[in-house]
Amino acid sequence: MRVSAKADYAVRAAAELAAAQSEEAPVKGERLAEAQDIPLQFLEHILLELKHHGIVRARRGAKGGYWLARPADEVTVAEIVRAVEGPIAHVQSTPPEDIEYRGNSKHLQEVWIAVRASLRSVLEQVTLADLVSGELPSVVSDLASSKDAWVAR
Amino acid sequence: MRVSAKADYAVRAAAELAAAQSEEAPVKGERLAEAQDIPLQFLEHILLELKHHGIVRARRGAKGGYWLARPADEVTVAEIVRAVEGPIAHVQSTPPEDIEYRGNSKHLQEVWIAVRASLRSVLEQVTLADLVSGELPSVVSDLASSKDAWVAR
DNA sequence: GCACTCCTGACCAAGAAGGTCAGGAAAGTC
DNA sequence: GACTTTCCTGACCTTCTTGGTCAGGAGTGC
Repeated sequence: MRVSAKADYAVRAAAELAAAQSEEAPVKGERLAEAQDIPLQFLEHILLELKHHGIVRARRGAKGGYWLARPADEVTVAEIVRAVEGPIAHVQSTPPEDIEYRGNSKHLQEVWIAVRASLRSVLEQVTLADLVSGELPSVVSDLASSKDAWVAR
Repeated sequence: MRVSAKADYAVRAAAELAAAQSEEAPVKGERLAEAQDIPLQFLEHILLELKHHGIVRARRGAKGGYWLARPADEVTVAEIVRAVEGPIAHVQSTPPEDIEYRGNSKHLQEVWIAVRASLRSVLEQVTLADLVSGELPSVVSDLASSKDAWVAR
């Protein structure tokens, strides 16, 4: 139940691309790496994955760089996380709806399904545009505005 | 963003213990392993961790076995997951409230905080008693009752 | 004393995490 | 056409995690 460095980096880089979308020129990998303090060569691999998933595009050579394949308000955080981490909330590497529970754990399936649904309700609502503007959907800001949400446990 | 085999096993074993709580006699590891189809020796390690976290108790020898340290309605799934997997929703192995984001990813922190909060809102609500009775809290059953929650994505 | 059951640490193979390195292939510039 | 720039790709590497197994020790009950 943790977020990998890769996913974190991917979202941060994508946020930079979202912010640069108005510039009308591609953003170099090096600039992204510096802006978000991400190891350049590692970032390049991540951007390549995002490209393969149709989230970003790229051009090589001088004046080359990366840009978002779609408007920033049409790209969700969920999409980016899935692109680099794979499916969300799998149990033992299989989707919760495919697992058969027996005996007294029969209803555990519904719990894992609910876990996945609640993750989706956050990650699928936040777009890159929300992220750079700071105007997060109410689902998110409500959750994050509780004092309790900020304390470790 | 996945649930490990260990966490899944731990909750399932704990559910069996919860159901056996009325029996007034300890449950042997072997019976738990068979009931939930978990490799016995692996399960023993898991139960040991749960014991160290004060969730279960155990006695050795003939007539020995495991039992819950507290009533089943006072043990949440969140507690069990934390016992075997560590803190929920850490980013790069550090809690989201400790990370400093800069530039266009400044608001990503709130997103990860919201992710953690939404996970907590599910996992901290479900007790072992809920799990064996099948009467899950409304937060959970509402999420799990949506058709959409059951489809892969 | 003996059987039973948990307790504990060591070990192990495979895979993931988090990178680095080296070179190739487009694109633009002179 | 040569050169520079920047992305593209695969190979490699170290450390940690996952998902276990093995062997023996230590309480407990009869």
